[in-house]
Amino acid sequence: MIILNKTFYEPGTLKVARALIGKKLVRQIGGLELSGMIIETEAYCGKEDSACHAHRGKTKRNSVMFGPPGHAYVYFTYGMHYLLNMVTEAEDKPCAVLIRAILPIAGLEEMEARRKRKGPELTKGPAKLCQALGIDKSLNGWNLTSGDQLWVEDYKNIPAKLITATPRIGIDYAKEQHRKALWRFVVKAE
DNA sequence: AGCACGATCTGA
DNA sequence: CAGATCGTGCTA
Repeated sequence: MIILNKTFYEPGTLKVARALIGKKLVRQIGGLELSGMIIETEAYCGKEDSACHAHRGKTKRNSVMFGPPGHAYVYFTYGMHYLLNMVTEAEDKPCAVLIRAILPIAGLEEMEARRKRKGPELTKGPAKLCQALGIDKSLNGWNLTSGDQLWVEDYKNIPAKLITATPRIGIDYAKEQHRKALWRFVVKAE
């Protein structure tokens, strides 16, 4: 069993965000299998976290975060971008991990075609990777443990030494304690 | 019903 | 550094 199951997504969001680094994100689309190693994540930790979408309670848009762990929370922002999150922790605990970047493993050409662009920056950035993998609103609420369309597999064990924790990106509106929190995880340059 | 703005990216 | 571009949620 290499596909990560529900149990993987149940622990604390910070722990899961860290654990997702080095895992393999797989997307089936148009008969192809696109994949990449996750190299950057951010944790959004429930109602208490003023940077989290669920901070002001449950709404139609963020309802997936209130559901069971192991599902995809995909939402639309800036009038043009989709962002991919993995729901974590127990039901009714609205937490999720934002997937910010992957290192392409398979399907590079298809990703380039979808992005209409080339180069190593292809899938660095939460909106870019959604474009490259053809991820949109239709995958909001998707079960990540079914082994269909979209899932995450075990891949590499990244030593803790190689993982840096930094403040999260694009959340200037949040309270200082949450702005400063080191809840973004990145792999140091290979 | 109207409005301000966003977990972003690009090109100048 | 501004522009693209629109769904969402807050205010009235």
